[in-house]
Amino acid sequence: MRRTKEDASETMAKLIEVARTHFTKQGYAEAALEDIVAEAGLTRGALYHHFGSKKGLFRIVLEAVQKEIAERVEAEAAKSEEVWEQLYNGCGAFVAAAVEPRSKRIMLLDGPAVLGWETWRALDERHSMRLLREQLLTMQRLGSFKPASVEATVHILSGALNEAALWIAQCPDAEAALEETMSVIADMLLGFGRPAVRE
Amino acid sequence: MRRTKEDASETMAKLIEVARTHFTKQGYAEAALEDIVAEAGLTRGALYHHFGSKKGLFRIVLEAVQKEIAERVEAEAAKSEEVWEQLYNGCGAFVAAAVEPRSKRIMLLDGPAVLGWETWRALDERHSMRLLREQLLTMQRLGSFKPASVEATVHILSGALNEAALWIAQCPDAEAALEETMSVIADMLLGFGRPAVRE
DNA sequence: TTTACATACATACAGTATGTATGTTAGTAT
DNA sequence: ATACTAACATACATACTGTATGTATGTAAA
Repeated sequence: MRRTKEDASETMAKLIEVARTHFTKQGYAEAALEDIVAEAGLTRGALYHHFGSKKGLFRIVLEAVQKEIAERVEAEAAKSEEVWEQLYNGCGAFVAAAVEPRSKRIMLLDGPAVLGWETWRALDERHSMRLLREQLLTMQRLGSFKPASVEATVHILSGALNEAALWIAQCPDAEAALEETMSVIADMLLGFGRPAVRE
Repeated sequence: MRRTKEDASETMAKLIEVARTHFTKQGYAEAALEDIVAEAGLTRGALYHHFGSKKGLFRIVLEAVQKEIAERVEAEAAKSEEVWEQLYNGCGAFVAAAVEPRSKRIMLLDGPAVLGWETWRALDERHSMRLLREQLLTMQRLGSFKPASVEATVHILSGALNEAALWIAQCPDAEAALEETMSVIADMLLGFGRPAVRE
């Protein structure tokens, strides 16, 4: 019955994948571990062996989601050389990624509630929030960033983007809502010291 | 055993009150209805009679929290006559109210996750979000508000304040964090068209 | 190469929590 | 006065998490 190490990590990957779809569709509370392992062709024994608890499994799934999004944000930001444009593009990429059903519920709704805000933040810290902070610190060093507290700005911006994603996700015309959102974000950045575009 | 109508509403009030403390301390998932009714000197029969389900109870508790906060925000905003100052003061009052333990977890963490974002938003709509939107619409009519989409701004501002409250709540020096937050909000409002203060 | 051990699961069971169905008592309206 | 219904209590069904235990297989040391 026991199989090799590669088989074990395959088991974990399968469980994570199935769990992500269940958490996405039904939410954490309504997702039954029994259903998840059944769909993965396993039993709860395997799940508890690898993840320890339902929260343990959710935590790993959440990290996968965050990692995926952070990579997209970083890639998008890197397309520009100008710091304000990097920030703005990064924000856009984040919202575009976060609205997707496969990310939204797990990352923005259940994440903080299930794991607690501090745990959720600690995870986020290693992914998207880190990028944001470093960007703002760089801009502050360059002297073009106005707000006194980078830390407060990180949370304000992050919260704004999160809630915007949730709003956009349920708008009939999501595309238009995304455009409106980015337009407001642009105004917001002006308040933070972004030079006005010269026409 | 059956008592009068006033006694019934007293029963409900007691359940709501006790439930609020349990939801606050342990969170929605960990709060056991059995414990709640026991502390209220009742049984689960009473709870299910009046509220129908655990979520039904939570929903009522959440509305009580939101109503309480909205009143504080409205009162604070009304202290000024100038629209930008009203907005700024309202934001400050909201964050100050939201950080309190008795509001934070129920309103910002469990609220959206338990009821779903759309239900949560519909409730918020009747309370704080309505105030914010009306304020922005007024300002837009006066011509001093810059962003094109009031609706997007409502969510962005609301999300920013929510996340800021969660951040402040766990800062060792919460008072300083609140000040930093409000300073960043002030910069943000400049981007939205607020006239710079003349010294 | 054999033996000892650890890993990767399966199975069975216990505990606990929600929800529902039913019973009972006391106001209330006709 | 009686029928009806609201306000609960009680008992039970159901479902889900977590744990304890069993088992087989790979792996490393003797």
